[in-house]
Amino acid sequence: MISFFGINPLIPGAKLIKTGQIVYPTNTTFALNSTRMELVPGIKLAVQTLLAEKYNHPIEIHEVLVNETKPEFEGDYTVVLFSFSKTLKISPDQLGKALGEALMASKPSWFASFNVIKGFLNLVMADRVLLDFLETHYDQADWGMQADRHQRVMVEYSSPNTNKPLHLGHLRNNFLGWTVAALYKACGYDIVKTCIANDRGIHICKSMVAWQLFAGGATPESTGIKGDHFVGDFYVLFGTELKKQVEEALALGVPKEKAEKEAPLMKAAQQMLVDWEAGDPQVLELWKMMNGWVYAGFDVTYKRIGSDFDKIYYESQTYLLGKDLVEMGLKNKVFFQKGDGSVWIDLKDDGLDEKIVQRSDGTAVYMTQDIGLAVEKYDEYHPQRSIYVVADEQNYHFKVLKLICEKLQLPTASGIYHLSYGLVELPTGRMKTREGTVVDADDIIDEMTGIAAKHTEELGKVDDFTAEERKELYDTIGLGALKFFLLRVDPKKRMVFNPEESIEFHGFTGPFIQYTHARIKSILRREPPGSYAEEMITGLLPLEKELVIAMEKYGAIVQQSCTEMNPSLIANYAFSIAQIFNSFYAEHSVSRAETEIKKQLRLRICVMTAHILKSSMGLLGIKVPERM
RNA sequence: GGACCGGUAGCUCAGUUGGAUAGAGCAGCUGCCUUCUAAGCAGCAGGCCAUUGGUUCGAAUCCAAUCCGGUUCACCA
Repeated sequence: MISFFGINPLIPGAKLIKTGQIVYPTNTTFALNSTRMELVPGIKLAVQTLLAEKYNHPIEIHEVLVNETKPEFEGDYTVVLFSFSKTLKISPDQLGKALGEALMASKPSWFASFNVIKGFLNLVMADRVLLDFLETHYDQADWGMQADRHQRVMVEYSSPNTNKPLHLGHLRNNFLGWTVAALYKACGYDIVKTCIANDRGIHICKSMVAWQLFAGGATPESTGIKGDHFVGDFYVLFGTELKKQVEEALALGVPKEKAEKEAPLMKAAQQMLVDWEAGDPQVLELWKMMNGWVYAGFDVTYKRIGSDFDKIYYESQTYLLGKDLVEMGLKNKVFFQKGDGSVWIDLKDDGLDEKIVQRSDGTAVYMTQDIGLAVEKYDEYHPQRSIYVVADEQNYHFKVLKLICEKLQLPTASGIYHLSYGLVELPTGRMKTREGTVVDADDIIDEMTGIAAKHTEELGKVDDFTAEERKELYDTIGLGALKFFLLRVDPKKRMVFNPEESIEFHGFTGPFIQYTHARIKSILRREPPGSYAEEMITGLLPLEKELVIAMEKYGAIVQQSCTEMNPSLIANYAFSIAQIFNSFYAEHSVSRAETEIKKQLRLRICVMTAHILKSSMGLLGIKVPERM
């Protein structure tokens, strides 16, 4: 994935070419006076400039490959020389030596030394540039965030059905959508978070019919069951009762298909859908009442997990959209009509098939509604990009949706982006409502906070906390574990959740990072950084240096994570920062540092690490506690 | 059958615009709390990167074929 629009304001003068690669003005002289220049782009620019000036060999900046130096070699960053030495017909050794010397000469405050091994130029960063960076940014809580771009991005996520409660798969969707929005915000975009409530249709009618027939007037209030679960129970009941009816019919020798189609319950649900569409007041009243129960239940869960929306669309209000677009498409010959009156689009030239956009009875299909909604979103908010966080089962649907919008030449078309993610599966395979293998969202949250509570109490580190403080901490840790678990994996990959093993609280987890933050805060509570003479610092120890270099990359990671819409990059980054910090913590004392100057340096490192952990976890919707 | 996605340690995952001897966490094994929080740290062990061929200085990464798993191709949503 590449950056699809806009400029990266971190890099002055950068512009965008078609491929989305960042291009630097080639006539810029090599000047790295500002500590704001990021290290890796700075090195690339330096190499590019030197190749052009010394070897008359102009290249694109992205042709310079800069890696982190492997731990077994001396150095921090490594320039790979093979491609240049080949075209320049100079041995890698010779070129590396010449480049290394030129880099040192052009910016002595950046590079302390270099070595060339095989085709690799290993650069040892100078302490000076890192110390300058640290001193400038250590107390900047929003470091890594970007300035406003005045461009708008819409993110649609969550999009629940109002006939059953949320499950683990919905949580992945919610966390992903919320985080992607947060990433765009961090990169300077205006964000509109939306959700479409699938609040009508045959599935909704099923739970309504079941309630009517079997509830005997029971309500969430009368039973004490959370509204979404209450309605969901009747949806399940519909299924079991329907199965009974079908089996009875089968026993009487009715063919299977007919038995399913003509079961009284199914008939009743279909009739209810017809009545709903006709606006039958009694049906509408029942529908409103039951949806109200579900929304009340959802509100509790959404609030707990921190999902929020700027605009909620309801399918009951959008399902008729798109009909005028069908007419337009017919007029423009984008669509064609078949003999029975149904309207289609031919996508064979695009490697796809024919797709229906309007039924023969004149009603809109899902696709048409979605086109209509896309137009409505665009008219209301004019987003440059409109992201749909929807599972990868619907890849084909969104491919077709975008294609049709393009063919209709709708202004919304170019912005449509399907953020496709893999399903959460159990070791036994997909979660199935009918087989009762669904991991309920509320249950798993309770389980996680419960484990957090148990663990915390065993450790006894917060015995002086009030009941409220404890509850908040358990929520922070439990939800942190859950969110991190779901976000640390590349969104597009399927993931496996094993209920037997539950979710870890050690190692590559949310609580590990939260714990690291609490540790740092414990140091800083005793003693915040004071003033000191920066120039008195003479050297960074290996772990100090490693940590500062890692922290310097934060802004680039945020940008990349946003560009690729991949929160797992942030999760991995936060973990690596916490990992390095914990090694540093075990190796070096802050409060009893060798000298006062060292202590001040380390306190600054602590402050900055805490900021970055809080900020990066914040992008994932995860809080970090002061104590745990 | 067509299209798309995936296959990396026992398990869960990083690493894929081609770069040095493929990395974490969990599980297993050794050590480390009289010193800023042991939800931690240090270490050991664990791999024909699905298979085969190709491209080249160099392939987990790119290409082709094959095998395995998944999704999708409805007048369902």
